[in-house]
Amino acid sequence: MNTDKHSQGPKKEDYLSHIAFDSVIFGFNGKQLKILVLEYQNTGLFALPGGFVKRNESLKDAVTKGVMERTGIEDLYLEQFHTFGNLDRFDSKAMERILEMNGLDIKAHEWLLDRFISIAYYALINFEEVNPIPDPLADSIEWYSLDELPPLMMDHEEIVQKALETLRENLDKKLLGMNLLPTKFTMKELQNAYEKIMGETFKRTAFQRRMLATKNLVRHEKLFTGGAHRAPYLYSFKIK
Amino acid sequence: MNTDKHSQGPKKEDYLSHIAFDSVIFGFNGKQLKILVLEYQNTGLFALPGGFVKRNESLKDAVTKGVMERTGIEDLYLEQFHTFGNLDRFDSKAMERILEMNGLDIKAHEWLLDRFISIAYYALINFEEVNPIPDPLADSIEWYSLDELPPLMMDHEEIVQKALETLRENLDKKLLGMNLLPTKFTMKELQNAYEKIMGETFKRTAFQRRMLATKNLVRHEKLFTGGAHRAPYLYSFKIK
DNA sequence: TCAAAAGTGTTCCGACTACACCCATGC
DNA sequence: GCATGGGTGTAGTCGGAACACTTTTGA
Repeated sequence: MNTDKHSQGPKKEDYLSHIAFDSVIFGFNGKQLKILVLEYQNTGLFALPGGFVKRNESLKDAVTKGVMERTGIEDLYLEQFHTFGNLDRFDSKAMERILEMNGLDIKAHEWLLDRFISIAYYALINFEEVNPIPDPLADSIEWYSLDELPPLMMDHEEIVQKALETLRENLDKKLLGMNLLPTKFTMKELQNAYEKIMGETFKRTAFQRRMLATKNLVRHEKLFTGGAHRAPYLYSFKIK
Repeated sequence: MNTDKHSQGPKKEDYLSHIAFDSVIFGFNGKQLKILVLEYQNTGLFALPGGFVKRNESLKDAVTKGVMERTGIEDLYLEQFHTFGNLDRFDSKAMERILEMNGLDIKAHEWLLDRFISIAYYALINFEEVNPIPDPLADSIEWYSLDELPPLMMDHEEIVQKALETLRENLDKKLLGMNLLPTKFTMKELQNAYEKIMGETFKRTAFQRRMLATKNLVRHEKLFTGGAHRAPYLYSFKIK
């Protein structure tokens, strides 16, 4: 949640009431697909990084700023994928607990206990460039593998699921790999990323051909890994 | 906009502030793809059918109810496709005008002049089953062909555009034709609908084979049209 | 019997797969 | 040289497109 100071939570009058956003921030460390999850101090509550929309800022700006503050990354791939508006998607008890544990006055932040509709975005970032920055509210933020997620509060697990579905549908269409990998990468690294995202394995040769057939890759110099084998080429995505 | 009585607009305390929905309701009359557009009385303002979300109802229920009230159709295909949250997407002057022309007190409905974030849905309905029902605010509601739309207020043209894009992407994937056509239809009718939606023409034989290859069609008796040619089969979609 | 439109058989081409083989590299 | 893993040639398979042909209908 956005806050200005440690002892002072977001002010009702600065924000659009009932509207929140949540972000599923994907990173790939070369082996596993991970997302950023934050833990509210002393509550055992895990949640997706989220925030609210200021009255004088666009939805997209609000989310961009929110994700930027957690990752330090300026130009990130950000895509809206769904808006969650069920009746059961707020938990005032949990929110009260979070406020309490951060020494915030519940009366002054009562608007946070009300119902929220949340617009969800996913972001793809280069794992290596990031040093996750915890919230001013002093909660921690950590990378979690998708198959080792802690139990998330409210409907956040459903949000992650839907983010993953959308990411899979868009993977080919939108050249998404480019945002998860370093600018230059080997075919094997690309295949790894694809396999982890899709949750299936591909044949090496078929994958290579499929990727090259898209005409979206540029081949660069060879990479001498020190391995006892032929050196692989490095590739990068063509900027279209 | 949802209202309870003619002389009494929506009450602030019943609804979630800053949150609206808009619906792009597609229908196919056998020749053209059309959408429902309403005109606010004496204002020359055209808009998509929309509404607000009650505090104690889910987003989806709110939209379902809203579309149902305009079309009378209970089981409709409804899909959320995007949430619009730009800063420039409200026009208090226009809203004032609408309130005024409907004899509503502006002070009492001031909350409607504020900024709204709108969750947009599209619906697919069988043209024949519908008798569009105008708003209690006494605006008219009409079918318009997509290529003959009047200028729409605010960002509603952008919303229509995005709805159409999403519909095109989902057309094959989700068997959408079934919601726009009568339960039984000829291959030619199906092809017509596809062509109008996609904005391109298909070869007759290729289209027929492609459709039959999906295994989603059931063939029924022949239809004797009275035309001087072989009678076409009727088809319906398999319910999966 | 003829024109119009629906349905189908056949051929062709291109994309993708599998599998094999060849190449480069460090030990 | 040899094990390891990357790159590519080739043959087979599948699906879709094109086109022509056949079938059915009313005039």
